[in-house]
Amino acid sequence: MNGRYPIALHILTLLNKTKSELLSSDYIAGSININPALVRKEISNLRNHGFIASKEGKGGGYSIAKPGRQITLADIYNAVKEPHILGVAKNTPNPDCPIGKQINKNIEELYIDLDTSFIAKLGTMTLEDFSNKFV
Amino acid sequence: MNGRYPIALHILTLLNKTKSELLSSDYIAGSININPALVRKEISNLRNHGFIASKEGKGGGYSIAKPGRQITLADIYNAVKEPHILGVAKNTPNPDCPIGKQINKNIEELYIDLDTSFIAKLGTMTLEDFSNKFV
DNA sequence: CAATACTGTAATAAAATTAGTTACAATTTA
DNA sequence: TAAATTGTAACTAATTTTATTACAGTATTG
Repeated sequence: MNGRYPIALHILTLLNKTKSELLSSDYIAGSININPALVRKEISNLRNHGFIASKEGKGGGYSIAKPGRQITLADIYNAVKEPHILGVAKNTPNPDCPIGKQINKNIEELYIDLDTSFIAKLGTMTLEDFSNKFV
Repeated sequence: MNGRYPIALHILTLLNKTKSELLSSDYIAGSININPALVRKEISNLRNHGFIASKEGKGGGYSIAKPGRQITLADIYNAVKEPHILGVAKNTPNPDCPIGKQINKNIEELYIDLDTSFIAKLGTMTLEDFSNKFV
């Protein structure tokens, strides 16, 4: 997995903690210490999922679109997640081997099972819970 | 996550299904459809974890080192796992920002919690269970 | 004992992915 | 109209992953 989840969590925590004003991509980038364009790119995705509201133009910026209690860490995971929880091999297994022939289907099933249980766990925690860890 | 987990699972399933003879890295590589040297490299790791026995020299190869029932999918995960279940951002958050200052500690805590529950789930399934999915 | 067929491991190269940068049109405010 | 900001795309750089090559070491077999 790449670094998108922690970045998304950082952005959302900042916005959830800042209800009275808009934050610019520059400000957010300064807190995370990455490029503002990357922040805007990830926010673009999070906005499409309804977590963030944005305002263009001078004095514009970002704010949280709904209460942190209504955003679970599972929602965020679903918004940034990679296709497979335990990684994908890029090979094409040998169809003439009895194991090779069936492995992809069986791995697929396993992953669905794992992902379901992982999401159930993440679903018990909200952005508000996470935000409250900050003093 | 990279493709090591599915590769490891493929290797171990092959060996668990093949108790009477040794399999060579060439044969295993043929089933997975990757380079034999990569197979040997991953096996080197799995051997260090006690899952695989190897025999050098002509007629050598690999075999499972203990019954599939005694190897859980969590054991395999621990053998190949990446440091962080939800990915790591490579940035260094701004220490002058109250959120940036604390985010790494809080993400760390979250990950430990998630990893623990993920491993508990994986621990309920064994290599034997997985192997039995193959007809 | 020499030829063969393997493992074990390292070094290197190629490919793929991820992150960073730059640029600029569009939008809003003042 | 000037300034500040988002939205987005194109491109570049860095990193990570996978593949390849090579070869020393070790058993086996005729």
